[in-house]
Amino acid sequence: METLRQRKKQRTREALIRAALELFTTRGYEGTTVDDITDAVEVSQRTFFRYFANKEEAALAVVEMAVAHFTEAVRERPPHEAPLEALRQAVLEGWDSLNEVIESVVPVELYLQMYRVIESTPVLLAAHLRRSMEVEETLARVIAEREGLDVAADPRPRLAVAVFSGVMRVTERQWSAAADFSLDAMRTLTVSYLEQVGPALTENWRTH
Amino acid sequence: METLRQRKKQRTREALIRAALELFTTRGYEGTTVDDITDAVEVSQRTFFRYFANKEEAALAVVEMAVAHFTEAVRERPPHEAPLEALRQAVLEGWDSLNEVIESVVPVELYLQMYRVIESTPVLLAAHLRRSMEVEETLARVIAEREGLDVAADPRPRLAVAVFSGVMRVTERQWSAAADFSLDAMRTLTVSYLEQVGPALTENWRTH
DNA sequence: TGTACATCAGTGAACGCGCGTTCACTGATGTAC
DNA sequence: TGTACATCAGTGAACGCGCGTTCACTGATGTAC
Repeated sequence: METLRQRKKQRTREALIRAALELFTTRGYEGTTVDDITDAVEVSQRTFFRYFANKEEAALAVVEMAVAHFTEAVRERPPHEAPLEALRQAVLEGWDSLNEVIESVVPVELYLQMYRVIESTPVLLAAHLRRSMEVEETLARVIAEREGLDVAADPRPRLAVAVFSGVMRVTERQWSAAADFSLDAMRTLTVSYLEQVGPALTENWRTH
Repeated sequence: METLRQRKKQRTREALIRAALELFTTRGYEGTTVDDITDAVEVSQRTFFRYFANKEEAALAVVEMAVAHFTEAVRERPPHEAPLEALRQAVLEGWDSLNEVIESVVPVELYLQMYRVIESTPVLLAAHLRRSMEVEETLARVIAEREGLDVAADPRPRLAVAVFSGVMRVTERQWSAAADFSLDAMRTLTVSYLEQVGPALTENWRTH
């Protein structure tokens, strides 16, 4: 963000995101039109579509920030860690530092609320899941590179990431339905579920 | 399908599905309007929306048949099997008998083509993934019941199903991009990936 | 420091489009007696 | 077997709606000299 022009651009974008989230979380996603958002920010509808390819993209923009934060954390894990350990550490570390990343754009409370809107709006949940799949592909390539493997030849990076992501998705879903809906609660739940998944796969549940 | 009225209804529905798939696989999903489909079947647009809540639903109808087939297979696994073994057997058995289930409505070739359309059409892939999440919830409850557990109290059924589904999703994706795009190829890939996921999670990849 | 030009964010208005809904209606099929 | 009525799949036409696009344009900011 060097020049004045770029700073203004960034500010317009963030104003649009904030207005969008405020409207989506109060009136619902379907109950908010793009015009409602641009009216709130006092820009033309045309301007909205310069920043977001579509309405969904604005709704998921803040989640996208969290995604970028996590993938960056994975890239920065020391190379000696095993794949699953690197993913686990990156996620836990990610939760710890997510607050300030989000707060630089919107109040974290709004981010949390938006998560529930996404989970409860079919078209947004669908878009979120599709995006998660792209993220899995990215992570598989990062993991493959760490291990010196080729994703086209060896399915293990994709499989490991898919398993890990499956657990995280269950975690997200339980969290968004839970009474304690905070980043701390999410961290706790993550640790708990990642601990339980190993036994869940290998042990006999009935004798346990 | 007892009465004449019901049989006619079923026939209209299947004619709509067939026409939809033929158009979607040749002109693409976005390139086909609901009117194109109803024109092909020679019914009114109104009739289409009596059978499908929206355009997506018609596109995914045939995948939904496969989903029902699999969940039914899971329900029928002998109760002594461990959860993951039951899921594995159900899926493999499902692939074996899927051909005739599909052929009763559309040529299996059309079903396979439609799979690729879904994977390559963002809005359909998104809807498919969201539906897969609902299926996971259903399977988690089936598994929990087999094991005498409560999904609200014990996360293991959801975790096990999420892990299994994660592997299946990678399988589906690789399959739909592969040269050999047949039900047999899918079965082979399923066996291979399910075999590899255990080692992928527990072993050190670099010394292996 | 000033001028001339280039870049590019934002404007405003209009519009195409197809999805999905609404209405009052017809006529075939099902059922009760 | 026939009649009278109920049910319900399908009709046809009209339309609301908001997303996303298109156009030629303005004016602020950036840059080169």
